[in-house]
Amino acid sequence: MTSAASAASAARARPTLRDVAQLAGVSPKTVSRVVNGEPGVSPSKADAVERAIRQLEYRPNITASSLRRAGGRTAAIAAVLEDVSNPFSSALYRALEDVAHARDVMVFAGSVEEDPGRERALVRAFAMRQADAMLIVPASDNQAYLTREVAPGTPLVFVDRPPVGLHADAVLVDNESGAADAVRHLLAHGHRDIAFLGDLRTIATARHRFQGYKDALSDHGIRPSHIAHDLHTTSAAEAAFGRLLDTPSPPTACFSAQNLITIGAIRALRARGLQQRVAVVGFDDFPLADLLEPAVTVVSQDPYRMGRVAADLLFRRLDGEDWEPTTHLVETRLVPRGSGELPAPP
Amino acid sequence: MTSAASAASAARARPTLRDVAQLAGVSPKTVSRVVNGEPGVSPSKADAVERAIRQLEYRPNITASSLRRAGGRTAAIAAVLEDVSNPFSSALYRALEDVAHARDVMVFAGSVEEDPGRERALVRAFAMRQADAMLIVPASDNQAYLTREVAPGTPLVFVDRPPVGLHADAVLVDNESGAADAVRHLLAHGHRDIAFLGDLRTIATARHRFQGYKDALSDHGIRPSHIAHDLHTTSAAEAAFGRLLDTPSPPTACFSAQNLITIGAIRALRARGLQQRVAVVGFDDFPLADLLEPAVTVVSQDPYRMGRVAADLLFRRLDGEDWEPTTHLVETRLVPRGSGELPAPP
DNA sequence: CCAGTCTTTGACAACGATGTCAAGGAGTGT
DNA sequence: ACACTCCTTGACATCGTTGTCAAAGACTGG
Repeated sequence: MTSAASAASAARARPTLRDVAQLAGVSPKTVSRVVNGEPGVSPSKADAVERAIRQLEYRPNITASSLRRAGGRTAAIAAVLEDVSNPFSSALYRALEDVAHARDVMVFAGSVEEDPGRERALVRAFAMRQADAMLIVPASDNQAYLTREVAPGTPLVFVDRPPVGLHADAVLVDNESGAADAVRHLLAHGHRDIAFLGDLRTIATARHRFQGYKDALSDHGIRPSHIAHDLHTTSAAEAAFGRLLDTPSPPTACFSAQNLITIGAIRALRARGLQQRVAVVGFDDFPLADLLEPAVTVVSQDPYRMGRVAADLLFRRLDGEDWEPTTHLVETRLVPRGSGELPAPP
Repeated sequence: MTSAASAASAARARPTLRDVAQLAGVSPKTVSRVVNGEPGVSPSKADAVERAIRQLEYRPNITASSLRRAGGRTAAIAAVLEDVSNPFSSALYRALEDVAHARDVMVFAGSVEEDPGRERALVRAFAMRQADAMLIVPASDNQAYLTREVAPGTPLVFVDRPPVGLHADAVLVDNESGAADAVRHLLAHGHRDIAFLGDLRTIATARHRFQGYKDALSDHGIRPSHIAHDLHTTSAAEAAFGRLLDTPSPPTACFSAQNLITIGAIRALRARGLQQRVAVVGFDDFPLADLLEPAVTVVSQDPYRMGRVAADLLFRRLDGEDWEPTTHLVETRLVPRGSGELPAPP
């Protein structure tokens, strides 16, 4: 049983490359060559170096080597996410990690929570730590500041929301058409009074989904009503939809524009025993949506896939490929499960 | 519209502290003093330096400064988690991030997925990047190797599972008593044939929960039956529990020892229309457990709270406090919601 | 007006590693 | 035996920053 956790324990520092060199009786540069697998080291010296490395349990200091190394790559990239503990963000993260891991690159992550100041603070913190690339789910309304914060040439990719004031790769879904699909689905089941429950209007996707909702309705000559914006938590959505349901002429269906909001809407229906009478289609899938009763119809986006695509873009740029910044659209898919197929009352 | 995304764009490097010094007409050391808020700089020079910093958009390179700085703190800590995209892990992560953020410390994270080799690889990668501290959810059966990998004095805290071969802080729950609570709850509702669905037996918590299950049964003179071990995915759990249900004398209740397994068990019941007849208590809560029908009774552990406690331990050690490594137990709580209160058939 | 103190400042080396380059030895062809 | 090349090897400077220390100037008190 060894004790390594105590901060006061033997402060003997880790061995450095110089220590290895001394023990092996070679120059530091030769050790460096062995560590990095560079050619031109005689087998005998290489062997001595490797023995010394094992004996001293030497581990190279990557931050030091990246200081000197050409390009200064740190083999670490950063993810600026909405909220690490939200399933959408964590699937993104996981996809990024999977791609990064295959290349021995580590990932920093941080949660912005729709706070523009925090977005900038995180970007700055990651830039000061020399992240080689960044995946960003932006919360602020303009990302021009990135030019100042990150080193020129740092690959950037925006996910879920397009960059503003900056020309960069983006991986998005077509929120307008996805939302319109959802609303058309409800229209096809006879609904005319379709409520909209939306996230903060500072978020581009929330605005686009609202636009899709309005477009689908106006194509059928229907004027939108029953609208609640700026809901950002399950409980806010539950309260807001509850108020709409409690009016004299409540909606017969609801399009909710984000997964937490959908859950809030369902809670409001449950509290009133209306879950089998008022139809719901949500934007963005969530775990267990298929186990609720009725199972929840959603427009599903695939965050893991978005993360893969974004990660590929980052690493291709890191590999030196270059191209005009491009926006990649990932398909949405309407998944009928029950709640969206409830018919409108006659 | 500025273009910053192209890897081939103006490779003009970021300004360094020397550039600032030159522009401000002072020595590098003076710039360093201003940047770090050290005293003993005349207002006039400080002002010149600050102007130069703004003009050049200078950003300090933290990795370089931590190289020189005493103790070599990098203001980055690492989390070795089971799976970043699993709600338990991401709540842990979020708690760690919240505490770290308040101190301008960044967080690296990686997923182990019960692969001992990956655990070691991640630890090594984080150590080579000079993480100041590590939070670890171990997957391997022995962590003595950490002594070799991490710098002496690096604070370590283990979460969810105790360290083996190493004396270090740990934040755990009492899995045996939590599991026994769950089983006693089922016994109290008249059940005698209570199935056990468990995770990989390589995982300490899975073994402890099984022990709690056995103990509670044997206290009532009941011999355990209907046991399925080594289920690690929802689908494995669904299949295994399905097989138990399809026997001539199926269990009347089920204790499932992990959240994904619980979901698998519920799917198996749903597929057979038994969800209102066979009782279920799961270990570990999960989102929407209260919205299923019947709502799912669970033994809840609070991963966010576990993460807070663990993070506090790490930062207190980083602040120089010292104490004998301790194990902290976080309470579990039985949350009756319906599925665990279904009575046994006569 | 002088010794003594305090404040401000920069020169220099160092953190841990690698890029550059030249020196020295072994091997080649004639 | 000679000029030539190739291969190993290490000295040195350097990446961007900060710790150490000493010098120079500005003050203080007597």
